[in-house]
Amino acid sequence: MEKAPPQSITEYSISQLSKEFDITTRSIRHYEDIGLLSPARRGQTRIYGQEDRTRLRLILRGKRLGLSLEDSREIIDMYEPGKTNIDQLKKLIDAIQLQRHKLDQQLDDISKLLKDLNQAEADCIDALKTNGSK
Amino acid sequence: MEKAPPQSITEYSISQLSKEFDITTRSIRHYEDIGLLSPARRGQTRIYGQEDRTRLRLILRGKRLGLSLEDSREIIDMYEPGKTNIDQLKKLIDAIQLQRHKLDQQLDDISKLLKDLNQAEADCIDALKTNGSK
DNA sequence: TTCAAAGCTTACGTTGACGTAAACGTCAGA
DNA sequence: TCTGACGTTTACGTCAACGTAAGCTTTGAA
Repeated sequence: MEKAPPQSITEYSISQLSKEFDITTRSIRHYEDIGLLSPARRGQTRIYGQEDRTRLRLILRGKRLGLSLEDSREIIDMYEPGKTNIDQLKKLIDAIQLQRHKLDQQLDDISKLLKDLNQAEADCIDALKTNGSK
Repeated sequence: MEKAPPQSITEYSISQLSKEFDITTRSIRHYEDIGLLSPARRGQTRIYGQEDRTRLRLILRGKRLGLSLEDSREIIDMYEPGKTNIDQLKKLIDAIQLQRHKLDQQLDDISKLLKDLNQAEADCIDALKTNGSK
C-alpha cells in the first residue's frame, strides 16, 4: 500500500524528536512518565504533535536554566490559562512574579560571572604575555 | 580567661557561614569532602577565611545557575591562574570561551522565558478582566 | 558541676533524572 | 522468510548532592 501523503507536518515519531533535540528516547518517555508530555497514540506507538514538541522545547530550555522538571511543569502550565478560574489565575500571576524574580537573580548572577570570566581571561592572557617570553 | 580580641574580621565558623548563606553545615562539609573547600583547622574545628568564603559564594552562584559542583570547580579554578604553566593557561582560556558560550545561551533562554512569562501574565490579567465581571 | 550549644566523624538513606538491560511486537526491504 | 530498524513495557541500576541518624568531644554559661 502507498504511504498516505503527509497529513500535515505536525506529526513526529519519538526518534525524530530525540534526534532533533539531541536527547534519548528514554528521556522523552521519562517526561511522559511524570506527566510532562502526553502524546497521542496510534496503536501502541506514540505520535507527537506540535503542542508536544513545543512543550518539549520548553522542558529543555528549563533544563538549560537549571530548573527541575517540576519547576518546568509549573512554568509550562502557566502557558495555558485556558479554563482556569479566577483564584487559579491569581495564583498563576503570583507564580509568574516569583519566577521572574528568580530569573532576574539569574541574570544578575550571569552578568557577574561573565565579568569574572573576562577578568580571568585577561589575567590569563597577561600571564601568557609576561611568561610566554621567558 | 578572656577571649582574645578578634584577630581580624576574616574568620568564620561553619555555623556562621551556614547562616549567612542559608545552607546546612552538611552542605559545607560536603563541599569540603569533594575538595571544593579546604578551611584551616584549629584542633578539629574548621576555621574559614575570606578566601573560603569567596569560594563558597562562587559555588552557590554556580548552583543558582544550574551548574554542577564539578562545573563550579572548573570555573573557580580559573580565578587563580597563579602558578599555572602556559599550556594550562591556554586550556583555561578555551574553557572560559566555552563557559561564556554557555552563559550566552542561558541569557538567550532567559530573555525568551521572560518574554513568555510576560505574555502569560498578560493573558492571565486579560482573563481576569473578561471573566472577573461575569 | 552540669548541661546545652556547637563542633566532629562515620555511615547508611533519599531524591531526581535518567541509564541500561531484557524481552517482546511490527513492518519494509533484500 | 528473515533480518534489521524502530517501536513498546517493565524493572533494576546509577550518580550527584546532599539528608539524617548515631555517637562522641569541647566549651562557655548557669
